Amino acid sequence: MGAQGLMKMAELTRACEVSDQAIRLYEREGLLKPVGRTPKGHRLFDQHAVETLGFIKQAQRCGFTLAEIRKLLTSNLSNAKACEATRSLLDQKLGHIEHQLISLRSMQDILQSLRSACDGEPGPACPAFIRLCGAGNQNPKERP
Amino acid sequence: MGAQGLMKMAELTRACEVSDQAIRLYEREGLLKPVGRTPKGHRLFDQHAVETLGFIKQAQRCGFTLAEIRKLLTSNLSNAKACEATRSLLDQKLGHIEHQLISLRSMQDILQSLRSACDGEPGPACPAFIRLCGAGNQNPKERP
DNA sequence: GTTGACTCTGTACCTTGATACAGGTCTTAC
DNA sequence: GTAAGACCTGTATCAAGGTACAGAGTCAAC
Repeated sequence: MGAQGLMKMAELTRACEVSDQAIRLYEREGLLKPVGRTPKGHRLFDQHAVETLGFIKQAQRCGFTLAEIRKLLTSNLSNAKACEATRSLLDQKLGHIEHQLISLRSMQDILQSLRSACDGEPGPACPAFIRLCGAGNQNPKERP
Repeated sequence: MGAQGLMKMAELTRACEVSDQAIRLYEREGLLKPVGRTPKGHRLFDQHAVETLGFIKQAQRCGFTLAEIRKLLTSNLSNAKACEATRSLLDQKLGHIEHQLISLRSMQDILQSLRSACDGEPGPACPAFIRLCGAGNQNPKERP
């Protein structure tokens, strides 16, 4: 790291295990800003960038998109309404997760019942297939 | 519907609430085939197409990709190993769903704990934000 | 016989979060 | 002073499941 605790690309990518292209992408998308540039245009980052990248990765693990993470990062800067904005995003995301959980559990139910149909004696047609077909429309006519 | 119970695009899209472009995409991808064409090249579908579209939609709801659905549809035609192929796809998909459920529940846990941090008295910084930041790296330094 | 709705093919574009590469400049070690 | 490696910008590509549109031909009703 440099005299003022500044680093260039390579050091940041090593510190955070994020590719340089990803870092430039985050910059383009407004999630991350180098503190400055060398006279020749090379980006300079400080410790803050390491933390921001850690934040981005954790938020991604939590299901936030880059656009949402940008909102979190920038709303936090404005500080006054930061809590309110973050709370609202959290609630929204929690609702979304709840929704996904319900839908996944319903898929699981259906597929498990199909799977147990597989364990019957093999016939001319796949029973799981027929059931999946039947679940999709009310009028399952002949199907090989 | 025509004399032989055949229909053209518009009727099929109305019957299944699927866009004509999507139907043509399914055809290109090998999921659906019109029974024939008019002399001028307009596609003709029968009731089978309605059922197939129902199947596709249901399978999509269950998390299958178009490629997987094509496998299901075509493996069923070959009939002999249909059960085996379907069983294997089901197991694979069930494993994937299990994985997603675990990951979603972990997200939910994290976000719920962040959310309850939001309910404390408002301070200069958003506590949820700080926690999310702290969760991402071991060294959460000063952050406004 | 014309209008308007429908259909065809083909191509381009969208989202998201990246990755890859080309072609050029900069830095650093020897 | 040169070679290797780091860095720059800009553009293209990928998955997946579509949507949008152009430009041309067809069908049906009046």
